[in-house]
Amino acid sequence: MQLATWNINGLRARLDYIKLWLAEREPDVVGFQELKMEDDKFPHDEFEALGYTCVTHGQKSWNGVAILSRLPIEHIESGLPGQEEFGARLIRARVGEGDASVDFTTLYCPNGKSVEHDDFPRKLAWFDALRDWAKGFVDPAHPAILCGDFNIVPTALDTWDEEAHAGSIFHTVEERARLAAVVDTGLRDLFREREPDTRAFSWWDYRGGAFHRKHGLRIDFLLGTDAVVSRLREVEIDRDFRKKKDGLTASDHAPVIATLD
DNA sequence: ATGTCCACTAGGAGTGGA
Repeated sequence: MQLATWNINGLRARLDYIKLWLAEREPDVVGFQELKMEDDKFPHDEFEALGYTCVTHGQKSWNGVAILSRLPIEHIESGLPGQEEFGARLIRARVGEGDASVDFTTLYCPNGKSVEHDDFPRKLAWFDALRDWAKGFVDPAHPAILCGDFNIVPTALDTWDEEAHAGSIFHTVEERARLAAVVDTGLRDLFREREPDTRAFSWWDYRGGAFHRKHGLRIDFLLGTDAVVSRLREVEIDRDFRKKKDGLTASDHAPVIATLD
């Protein structure tokens, strides 16, 4: 069972590129972030033709999340309770069947823009709400995944330049404490379970040749309960799909893929 | 630390967001 998360940076602009990736990687379940599209515009036909059923929580212009699955999927809920006015950022579904099913949530966490911006305290409050929501159902004994673009760099190992960025957006102690509180509800960072010491990134700015200069951040995670970790075979950041393919532009984020037994 | 890309409005570039 292969599960993935990917901030695609606009579904309209990325559809052909996404099809290349689905054909090559053949994941079973994918959480998408940043659809930038309303639900009635979502191209269900395109994904159904490839064997995927989709559930979506979108909006015009910005944000928006979806879950694609070629296993049985049952939509559970959309939207983080009490935080809906901050955009369409959460969708949750049960994927797979019986003992092999997983409670799968994908998230597009607020960016915050800068520590001086009004969005920064709102970002912190959003994470407090996420922790409270996760507490309601996360249980180490039950397979659950929270994945997505968290827009927080957890440690100095997850940024290309901690010295330059410590205290600035994505790199503050306040954000790191909020992310740790979400993890402390009973989750583990699947990439770090397999790669405890590797400096690896999942996002590179489009500007300044950041990808080729290795100026990136690891801000996209698959968080899983103990019941997921016990089935975990491998985790990969699919950085090849941060590159142009057949003249098509990539997202500024790479997919992250976990394989479970 | 900037050499980009996306969507919107509008009917061609400019703006806001990341």
